Amino acid sequence: MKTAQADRAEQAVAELLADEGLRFTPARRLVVRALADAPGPLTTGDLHTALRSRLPLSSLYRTLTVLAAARVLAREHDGGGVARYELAEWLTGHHHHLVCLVCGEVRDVSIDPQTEGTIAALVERIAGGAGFEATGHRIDIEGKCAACRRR
Amino acid sequence: MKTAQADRAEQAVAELLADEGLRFTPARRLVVRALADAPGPLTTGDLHTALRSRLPLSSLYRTLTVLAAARVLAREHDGGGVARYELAEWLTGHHHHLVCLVCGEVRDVSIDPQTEGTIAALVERIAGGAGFEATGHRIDIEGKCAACRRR
DNA sequence: ATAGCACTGATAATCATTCTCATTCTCGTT
DNA sequence: AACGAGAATGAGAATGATTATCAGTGCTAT
Repeated sequence: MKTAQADRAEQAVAELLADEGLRFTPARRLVVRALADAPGPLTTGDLHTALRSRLPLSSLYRTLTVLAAARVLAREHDGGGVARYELAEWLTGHHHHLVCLVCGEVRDVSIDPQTEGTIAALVERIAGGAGFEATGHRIDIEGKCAACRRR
Repeated sequence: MKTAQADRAEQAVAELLADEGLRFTPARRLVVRALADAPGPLTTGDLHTALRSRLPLSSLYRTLTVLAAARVLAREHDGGGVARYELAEWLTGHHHHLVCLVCGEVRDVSIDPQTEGTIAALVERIAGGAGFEATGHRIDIEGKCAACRRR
């Protein structure tokens, strides 16, 4: 994420937290920045490494839980069942994931607005047919990433 | 799943297992049948209940692991991070999921072949643009299920 | 019938994650 | 500038889902 953009995002995060009586502490800022710089959702272990153990695991876990509850972060689970976190879509924009079945890496991809419109329409149609009220969708493309293909 | 179809499916499962030197035992048959009758992927707990505790948890877990390794079952993880199992797509056909964010239920949905073709094409395009070799995709439609909407 | 290997089920062990709690920090108020 | 309330931190214990271990059982093929 570029810095001007990142500053605005952090400002927005600070305000959102303040509204809930929470503070945007150094630890939380560290986590938000690490995730803003990541190419895809990170596990708690990834973050612990990325932050060079600057926050103890117990604090990191709590920070992630708090930020996810405040909707600053989104949490999902990878193929092994371990949690991965990324900035919520209101901060990053809507996107999907390329999931490498060999190395386990998950990378963000955006889709052009027109295609995304097509998808949204068919999601509505499918959901409606089942009496389901759709509020969002998630697409994971599974396969082999560029790095693993070379090997 | 209808019975004639189910019989053929079980036959295919038995052969696949035999090829790997494994047996299609009563416990495994029980699990495959329970999943064939389910409207969507089940957690280990769901299965334990559905089978009225007829297999002890340790056996159930091992059975699921073995069947997934043999590609009879597919394993995924729900929003809470707990594992869910369903019959592999070569047995059920390709499909996607409606995920209720209120009650957590996951239900299968199929998409008409034409729409699925459209999706496959755009998945290829997106993946190709990132040097990624796509072998499959998964779409989760998130929202509120019919039952939860009524409440 | 017998040996060899797969299977079962009870139990122990593991791993990610959450909880508890004493301490420290921040910020608004005197 | 000191104070007090609530929020945040970090160490360690506790939990819950899942996996590994192992002794005993049962198929199956020669």
